[in-house]
Amino acid sequence: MAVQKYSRQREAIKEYLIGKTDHPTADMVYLGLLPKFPNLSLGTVYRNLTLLSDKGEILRLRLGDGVDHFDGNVMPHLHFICKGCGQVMDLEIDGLEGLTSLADSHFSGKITGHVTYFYGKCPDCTKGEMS
Amino acid sequence: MAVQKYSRQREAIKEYLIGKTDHPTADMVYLGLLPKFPNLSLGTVYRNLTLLSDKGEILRLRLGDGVDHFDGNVMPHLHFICKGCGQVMDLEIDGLEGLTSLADSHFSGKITGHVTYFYGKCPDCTKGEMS
DNA sequence: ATAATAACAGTAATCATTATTGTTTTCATT
DNA sequence: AATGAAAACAATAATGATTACTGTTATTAT
Repeated sequence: MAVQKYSRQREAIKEYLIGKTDHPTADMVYLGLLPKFPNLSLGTVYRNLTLLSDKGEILRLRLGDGVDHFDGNVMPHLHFICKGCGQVMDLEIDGLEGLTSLADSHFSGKITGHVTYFYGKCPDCTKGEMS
Repeated sequence: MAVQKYSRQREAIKEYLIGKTDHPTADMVYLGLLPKFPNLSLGTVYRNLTLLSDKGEILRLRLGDGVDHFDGNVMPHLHFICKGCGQVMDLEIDGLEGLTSLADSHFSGKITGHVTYFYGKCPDCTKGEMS
């Protein structure tokens, strides 16, 4: 209900995420902005990441490594996590747009969305491997 | 490398999970086994859940609520999480068996698997709702 | 039966995240 | 431009799930 006021820290956090495609954690955002905001607080980063994701301006990703990651790209897209180097990539796959409605039609409740993460080895990590 | 010895606590944890379909948390497993093992330790539950999931005898689920859930059913299946009551259900949907290979064929690396959670309202929670 | 070691119970430590406190910015109104 | 209310800040304490440590007990091979 409270009126949201401007803050250049919040703006910088959002810009930082939009400018990156590697889905940083809260700590990485904090460290990345420290040069510009030498007395930035980690609490501020967490609070604004939560505010922004609640408003739908960024995405909070739970990738299963126990740490939250954040994504400045809010367009629906799939994520790929490399088991080799641990990096997170975006994935474009045709034919998966209807996944939610497909699942919904097979379910007696109501399905409104889904979260999917693909696992495997990224192009770099597949090179020079035998197993 | 160490030889694994028998423990009736570990056996009971596995049996407990196999007998339930509601994907309990570590704490729920602990509380559920306390009557049978009055001096069971939460640390023991965590250690054995990790051992069992590392061996592939159970599944560890990160559903995004900040707490790990565990599943005694290791057959590939999909999960549904109700936004109303928070319960986790299993889902059977035809036509999604090939999701991994479909994704793999559109990717220049190697995709070996995926994790998908569907969100929505369960049959019970869809009753008596207007929004 | 003995010895070696894995597993245990109990508890302390860790680590990501959230809440609290006092100060500083924003911003609408004079 | 000054004033004042509320939001945002920095700093730090608290929380809660998970992991690590310590001394004891149970399992298994000899």
